Amino acid sequence: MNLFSDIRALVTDALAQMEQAGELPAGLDTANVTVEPPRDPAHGDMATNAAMVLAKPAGRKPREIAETLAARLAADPRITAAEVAGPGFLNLRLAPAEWQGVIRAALLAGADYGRSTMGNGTKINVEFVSANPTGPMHVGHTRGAVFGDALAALLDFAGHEVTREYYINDGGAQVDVLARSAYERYREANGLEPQIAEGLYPGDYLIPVGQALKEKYGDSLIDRPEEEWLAEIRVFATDAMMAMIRDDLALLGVRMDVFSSEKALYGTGRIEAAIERLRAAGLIYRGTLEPPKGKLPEDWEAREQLLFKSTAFGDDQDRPIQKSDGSWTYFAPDIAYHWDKIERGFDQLIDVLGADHGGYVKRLQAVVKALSNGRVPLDAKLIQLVRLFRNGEPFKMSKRAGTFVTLRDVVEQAGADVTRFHMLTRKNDAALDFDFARVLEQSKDNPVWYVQYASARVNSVLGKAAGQGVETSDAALAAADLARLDHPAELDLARKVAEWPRIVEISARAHEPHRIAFFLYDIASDLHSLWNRGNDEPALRFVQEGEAATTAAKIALVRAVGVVISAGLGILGVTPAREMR
RNA sequence: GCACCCGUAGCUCAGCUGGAUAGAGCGCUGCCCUCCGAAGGCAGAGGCCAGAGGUUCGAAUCCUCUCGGGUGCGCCA
Repeated sequence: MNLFSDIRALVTDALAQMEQAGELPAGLDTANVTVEPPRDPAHGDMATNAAMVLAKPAGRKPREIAETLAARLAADPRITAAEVAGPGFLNLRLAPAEWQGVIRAALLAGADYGRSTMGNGTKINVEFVSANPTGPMHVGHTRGAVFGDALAALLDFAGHEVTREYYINDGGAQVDVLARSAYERYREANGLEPQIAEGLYPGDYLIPVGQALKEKYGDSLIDRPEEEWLAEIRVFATDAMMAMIRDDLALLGVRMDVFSSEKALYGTGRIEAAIERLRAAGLIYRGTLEPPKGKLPEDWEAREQLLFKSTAFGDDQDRPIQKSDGSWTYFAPDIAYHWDKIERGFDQLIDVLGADHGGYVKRLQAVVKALSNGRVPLDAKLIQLVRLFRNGEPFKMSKRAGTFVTLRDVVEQAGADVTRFHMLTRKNDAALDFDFARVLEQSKDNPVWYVQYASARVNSVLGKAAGQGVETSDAALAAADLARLDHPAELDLARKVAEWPRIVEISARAHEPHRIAFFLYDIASDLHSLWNRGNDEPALRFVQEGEAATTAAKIALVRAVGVVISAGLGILGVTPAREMR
């Protein structure tokens, strides 16, 4: 149930009646009519802009329309007041029974409260992480992983059919580097001195791979030319790296539906076919690019290449799909990969990328548009970097020295729940500070803790009520006499519960899971506030000694808040706390 | 040079497909606090929403330009 859409339907029905009664011209478009909570609660429970939106097409003054609409709405028993205000807003007050009904609905729906059918089952593919299989995941990947996973869960909750997908970049030169690095570790496992040349991966994580290679090959590959071992070790090492990455993802609680391999596209004709398709659309040609503007690289020389005409879609220059030696650029298999996603029938594609890939977005969107004839939108979500701190001191990382912070480091120190929540307390395109000390701090300025505290408090209050003989199952609470919830402060909290389904839809539409985290902080804060008011006003305490029926009603409200917090944390992939330790 | 992202309170940041008097936390000021089981609670001050134009009944939000910060810009992925 979504009270806001219910009331919006009431408004549009009333508008339709006005059309029939000749009070409005027929055929007005009500798509832009909104029913929202007003910023200032003094204005009422909900406000609609209907009169202002329709004033121009109807050729009437907004306040006139609002007056007529107000009269019609006021006749509905759910509406206790309808007042015209400002330039033509219509402020509505709802009967307390409506808010009480929301509490009941939340309790009965449980974990599904707020689930929406907005997505209408349309298929969305969320591609995220897609880290090169050349080493363990680091902090930067972690944020992308959390974001993608939460976004996927959010879209699912909003009624989409979601596929979580990882694109393995196992086709380029960097996996050769990986293979050579692993080979040195293999030599090391055979008692030789590894020669980790400049450009190879020095990390310790390849030592076990070297040992595993020794177990498999003994010393048979020692001192053999690269052609004899490169291909085999490449497969062996990338498999090992992917196993490690899967472990890392599991540690974070991230699950993928599909792993797609870049390498698997080679030799299948898929790349050639995709490019052929673009060529048929007149988007492929041989040509020479202009040299980069501004500072000219010393070694620049004009070369003819196979190019994709991404300028036709607003990119600043056309993009090469073949290197000068005739082999594919990274872009070519990515074209085939996105075509594959289109052919698998997705209605929408989302790519979660590092912010340093911003310059890559337009050409991807161009390709998807061209290959789907404009049917499939591609939204690229750019993830800004994570700045690490410990007690306010910046954390020095050096990839060369091998001291970069891995996903495993972060999760082992902060925990998966804290990591996930904190990573979602910023918009994806804003840089995020992650302070190992502060994310574990137990105080109000740590949102993770504050929300978990609210969740634990709900649990403890329920336990207390149960100790007084109140039946606290959701079904029993839903059957409580909720009319006893009549204090304005309690109804305010019920309003917050009513907003949850709206927040889900807004967040899903915007592809912005951080909004869920902010809302959770908000509703947690409201719950704590109400609790604290109980200190001064005993009538507001959740547990009323010897008043089982009143307690049940109050507990129902508390539990409904708990339902929302659980549902929200569920989307973020965070386990709700049952108690604070 | 060009493209994309960002610019909101002293600091870190929210701000709904454009809505009414722009919000939160920290910090600051004042008051309260041994409280149903909780590491605090309540209130207050603090804003030219970077700047200038434009669209609109209405702009922090959309468009253009300027300034400032970040990222990227053929044969890396």
